[in-house]
Amino acid sequence: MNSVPRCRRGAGSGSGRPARRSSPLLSRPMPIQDPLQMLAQRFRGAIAAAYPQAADADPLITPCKSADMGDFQSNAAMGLAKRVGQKPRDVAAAIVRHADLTGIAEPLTDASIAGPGFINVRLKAAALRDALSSLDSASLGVEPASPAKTIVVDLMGVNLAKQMHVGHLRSPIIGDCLARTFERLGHSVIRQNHVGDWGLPIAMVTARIQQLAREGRIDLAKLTLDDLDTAYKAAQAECQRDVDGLAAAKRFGLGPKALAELEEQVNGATESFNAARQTLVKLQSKEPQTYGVWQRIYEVTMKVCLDVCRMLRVNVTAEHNAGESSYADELGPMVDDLIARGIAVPDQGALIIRLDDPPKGADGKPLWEPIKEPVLVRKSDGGFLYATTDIAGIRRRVQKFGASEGVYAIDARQSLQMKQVFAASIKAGYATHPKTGEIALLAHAAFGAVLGEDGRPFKTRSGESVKLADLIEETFSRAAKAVQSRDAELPASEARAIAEAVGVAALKYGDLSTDRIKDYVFSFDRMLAFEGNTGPYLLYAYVRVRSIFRKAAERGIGESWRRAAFPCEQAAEKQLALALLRYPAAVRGVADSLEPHRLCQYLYDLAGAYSVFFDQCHVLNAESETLRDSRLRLCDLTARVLADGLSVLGIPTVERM
RNA sequence: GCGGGCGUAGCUCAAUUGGAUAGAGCAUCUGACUACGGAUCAGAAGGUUAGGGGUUCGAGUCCCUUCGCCCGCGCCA
Repeated sequence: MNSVPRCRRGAGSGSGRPARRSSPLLSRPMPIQDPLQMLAQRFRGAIAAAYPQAADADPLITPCKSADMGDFQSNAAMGLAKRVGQKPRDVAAAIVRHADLTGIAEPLTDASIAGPGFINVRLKAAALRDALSSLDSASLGVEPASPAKTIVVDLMGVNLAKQMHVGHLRSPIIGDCLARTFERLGHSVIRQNHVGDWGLPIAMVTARIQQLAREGRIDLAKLTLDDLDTAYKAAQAECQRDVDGLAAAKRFGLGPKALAELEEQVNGATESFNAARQTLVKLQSKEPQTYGVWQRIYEVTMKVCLDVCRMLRVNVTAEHNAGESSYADELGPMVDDLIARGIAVPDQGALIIRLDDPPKGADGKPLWEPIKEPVLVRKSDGGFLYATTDIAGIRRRVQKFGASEGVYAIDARQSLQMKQVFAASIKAGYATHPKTGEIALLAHAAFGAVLGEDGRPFKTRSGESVKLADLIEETFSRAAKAVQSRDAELPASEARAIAEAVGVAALKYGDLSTDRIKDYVFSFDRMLAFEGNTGPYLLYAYVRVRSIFRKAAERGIGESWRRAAFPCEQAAEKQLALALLRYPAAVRGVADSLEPHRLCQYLYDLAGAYSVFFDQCHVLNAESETLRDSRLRLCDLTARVLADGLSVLGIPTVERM
């Protein structure tokens, strides 16, 4: 991360956690077998009966933190106390008197009330069994959202002619995970790779490559991304020299000699600058020779980009490309529209959109938080800016694609820019859905920087930034060594696939498992550790479950377990069951918060609950075949939830490792 | 200068959005197995949640303030 990437989707850090979204459309009532929902219903009834004036109060049912307190608890009494003017414990007692938990939980008593007014609930085993049975379906309790929405996810964000590095890791990992989450919930997802492939800098590279090719110093057929990266930097340096020179000349009175040198520099730079301008004009008119070179540059860059996506098992392909160039012809007309409607106004020769006075919506609230800084959509020289393309992006995504939601997996440093673009699009009406008339929900899923173990931006020891493909390959080879060192007897034919799965798990889980807004420390050793909260550990947990079924097959145990009743007698069985039941809410939680680490935490908890179960409850050597079968069914459900959850994270599973 | 983000155990991170005794993993120490993958499980130790003030039944979480680190702030992309 030597420089701020041209394309704003690059690496970085900064600010801006989007407002938590209360999105009723994404939330859908659980099947009625979910104990949490059932308890909420019963407690709601109890509250309504005890306090009719507060019948709308939320029962606030949550799983208990500790098993010895109970299975679930209601935290409603404390909040209600103030509202009805009674002591919290008295309110709790009244709720307890009115609550009928028949068929779900043990009857409540005064002993169910704890502390200031927590009401603890213990489920009946039969209710738990029923709940597990209803979870044990193809959907694993994650029912399709209704209505399904069209959600655009902006992810990846590469720049033409620039080498991919560690800073490009987070957007595809986070964005793809969010996309998968939405897909899992039945929404229609459109991924967009907003490639930075247009504008003067790209024209400069194109001009330079053309020049080098003409001089025979470069073979277009053998062009590499490294060639392009070098050319880009050289071209940028020339441009910078020009800008710096002119600025300096204006600021200082220089001696004749210095001024002469400067002029020479500036003239040289201006020469290449003008060449770039001419190249841009040719590009815009798709002059064949120039455009061909540009296409070649595009191919070379995208090849690397899509290779990286394949290696990472990120679902981004060529069809998701929506580069800046694809908006080039839309910007002029769009800006004309903004002018005609008075959205954009002239200011000091440029064209801006003011964002400091948002109109109020139907609910009386401002359509966006006022932003002091206006956004520039056209420079005084007539050129368009980044924000202009981004606004066009929202227009296309909402107006053409019909998106009712747009999620941007982009560096947190772009926070202000994102807010401005969102606000400007809303102001222009581009974010208003053409059919429903509702304003699309626009969210910036901002993420922090990738740091090295020294706490500074991730680099090699020599200070170079690491090529992303090399970084991934190193992860794979380290994963291969780690797997080998456990001397498991693995077929050689599977070794590579296993190493890649473990590597992908390590990389993605390392990124996704912490709050994305924070910077995170990149460490091969930590992410590839097989102990603790890591991707490989979760894969291992899955492998260990699957291993039981291989062993069962060896012993000639059939599939009678598929019809067995779930076990909920032993503490470890019960805790595993309760953990499994939390799965659908965990997936929805990611969609609502745009925070993948919630699912990671859930899966780690689940794996932990399974480990305890595995330790305390023997499956294949259980006391009876009935118990064995019921435990096998519990194992099967665990494996499927683990695999499903990992797939939502974008992590493939393996059968052995 | 203005704005935003972050600050939690020695280290890396959580905390169901205001709920019970702030939880995990690593590292350290102590236990458990002739069984399903020990890549495991149980336990100990480790905290003035950067400091201070406030709001209330209750604050890591909300408000004010100080400090530290990072980031951003119209003609760059």
